[in-house]
Amino acid sequence: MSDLLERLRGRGWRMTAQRRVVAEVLDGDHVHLTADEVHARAVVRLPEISRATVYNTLGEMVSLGEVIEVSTDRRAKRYDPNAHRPHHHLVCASCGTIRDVHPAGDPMADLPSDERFGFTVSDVEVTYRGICPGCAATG
Amino acid sequence: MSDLLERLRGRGWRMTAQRRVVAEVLDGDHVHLTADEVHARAVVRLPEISRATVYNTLGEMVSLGEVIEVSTDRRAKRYDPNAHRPHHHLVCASCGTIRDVHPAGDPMADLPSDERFGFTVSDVEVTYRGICPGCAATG
DNA sequence: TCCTACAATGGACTAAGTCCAAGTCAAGTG
DNA sequence: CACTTGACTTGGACTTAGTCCATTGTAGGA
Ligand SMILES: [Mn+2]
Ligand SMILES: [Mn+2]
Ligand SMILES: [Zn+2]
Ligand SMILES: [Zn+2]
Repeated sequence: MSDLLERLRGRGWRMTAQRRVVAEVLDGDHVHLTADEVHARAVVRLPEISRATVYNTLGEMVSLGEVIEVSTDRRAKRYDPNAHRPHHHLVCASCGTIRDVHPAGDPMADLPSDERFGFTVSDVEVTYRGICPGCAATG
Repeated sequence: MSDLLERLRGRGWRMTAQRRVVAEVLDGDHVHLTADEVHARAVVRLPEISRATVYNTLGEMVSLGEVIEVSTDRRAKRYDPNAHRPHHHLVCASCGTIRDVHPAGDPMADLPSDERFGFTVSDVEVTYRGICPGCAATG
């Protein structure tokens, strides 16, 4: 059922009720949840799960490369189970909605070597900002 | 002397010792300082300037479009007086050094309209990450 | 079934920033 | 120059998001 859970199991993770619930919440239909949103949903299934455990578990998933941390604003980090299909993000400046986007072209290739200052560049992150249709409609 | 200060004066800002010092510090040879770094440098010239005033002043400069906030990590925001030459940033994942970069091409044009989900996209922010020559040398 | 290393817990702690009521002062007016 | 006043400054309390840690619990192997 849960792809994410399967991948984690396959890596020899010790399986606990807490970890299972966090993986299931994260791999549900909502994406880009904050740690506290994950916690709130997890508590429904497992009432006494702690905030610390949610943070620990999310952190481990990130270290394993199974989940990505997204920081589009300076509020809470968001956790993205879509770690195996590279993408960028489009954010509504008004309501904070985040959509996955797949721009054409490779921004890495757009950085000429005389603009790299000797760095070994390994990653590029692109954030588009604008106003979503909902927010545009309601002024 | 200070370009930034001139621009602010030209906008009818009430000029105080605190604002002058913050503008001068920010427009000095260092770029991408945090609010606390600005405060530390400001205190040298004006010992009793408060942290609150530094935050207020930086925030106003940002509202006026004379300074840009840069958030390349989840630590403190950095303040960039280079607001009139659009650019992106290259960050060392090891030591945090930030360099201004000017990639070729327009990443905005790389986002096809069927990937815009009805958003009015107004801005794009690109962050390159890698290892700087200094960090590469020292392991 | 028992053991133990790994995991969970809750509460204290931190970093970065915001908010506020009270005091101060820049700059316009006469 | 002296006066006035709304804008600016201040220190400290508060907030948010997250980390740390000593203690307690438990998954999974022997
Ligand atoms: Mn995503
Ligand atoms: Mn810059
Ligand atoms: Zn919106
Ligand atoms: Zn470095």
